[in-house]
Amino acid sequence: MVMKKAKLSASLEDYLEAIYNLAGESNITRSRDIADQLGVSRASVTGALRALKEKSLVNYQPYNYISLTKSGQTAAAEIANKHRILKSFFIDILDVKSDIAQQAACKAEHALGPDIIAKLLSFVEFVSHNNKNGHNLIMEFKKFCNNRKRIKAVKK
Amino acid sequence: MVMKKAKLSASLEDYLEAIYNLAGESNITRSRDIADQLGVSRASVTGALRALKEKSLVNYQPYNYISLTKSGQTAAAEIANKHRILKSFFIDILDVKSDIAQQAACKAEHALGPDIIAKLLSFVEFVSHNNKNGHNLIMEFKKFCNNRKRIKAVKK
DNA sequence: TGACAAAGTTAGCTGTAACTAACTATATTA
DNA sequence: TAATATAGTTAGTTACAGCTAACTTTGTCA
Repeated sequence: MVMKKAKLSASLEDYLEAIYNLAGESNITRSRDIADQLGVSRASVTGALRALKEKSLVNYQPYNYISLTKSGQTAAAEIANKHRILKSFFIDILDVKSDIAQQAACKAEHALGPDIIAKLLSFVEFVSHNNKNGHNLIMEFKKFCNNRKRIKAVKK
Repeated sequence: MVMKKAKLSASLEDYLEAIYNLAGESNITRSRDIADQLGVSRASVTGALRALKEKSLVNYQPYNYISLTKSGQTAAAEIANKHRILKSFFIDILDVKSDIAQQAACKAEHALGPDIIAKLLSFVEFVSHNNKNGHNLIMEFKKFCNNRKRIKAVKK
């Protein structure tokens, strides 16, 4: 029986992603580390873990190490993937500063559905493909931006 | 004295944007219409109006027409602008279906700050500028996407 | 103009997600 | 191994944002 992918709140997605990133190879992490990573209290983490266990996304027993279930891993990987694609678009194409891109990706990953993320990935790949063929869109866009800045400065 | 732009919740931004869109020229609208537009109960609108009045963003007196204050208009216009730019990017460049783009823009407009929005606007303009100069990136991207689809289909 | 419908408000409830303070369990180490 | 520090949980509070049900105000029209 295939479980219907119950949609998570932005908050629970954040917890899932944090666990995914912290757990790494070992697939285990601790409540404290999650709290530090997300900047919330340990009590809030306990609450989130209960909610995620309820949805069979984490293996959680009080006072034990925390790990993702199979479906938890799948869901977390999907979110992390969204994050990666968005960040790449912001940094590599839009040329946004790393920390701003990181922050924006964190928020936008909860807002954009699979269709748009897929298209965005294609677009990032399209630009990189063009670049390999000697057509550097990124460079052109930077020039375009600089020109606009210059024009704006003159107008003042 | 210049008011510090207090940051609004996503929900209050939605109300502000709805009022902005509904009010139009006359700059007045009704509670009922806001409720319909956002798909919430009339009671929820009353609550939101109180919160927005508190922040001096709407002129609101119980049982009267609703209008935006000067700073309410400024804030709403900014949100509507974000929405417009995002939607344009999704539809005109990524070639996403209109309703999905609309939905995504609604959510993402609360997640992305001014830096990224400004860059995104530049990028949309860059692509349209290129297009005028006979270099149709959008067409190329579509082809690129179709090729990938073909390749995927073959792989199956 | 008085009855009725529509619009708007109020009160009270629900769920989510955070917090602090106080408690319990586990781990470390003197 | 007993004391203590760290980690984790529980209980109770707050804020937000929605809801329904019941009430009040406003507008319409017979």
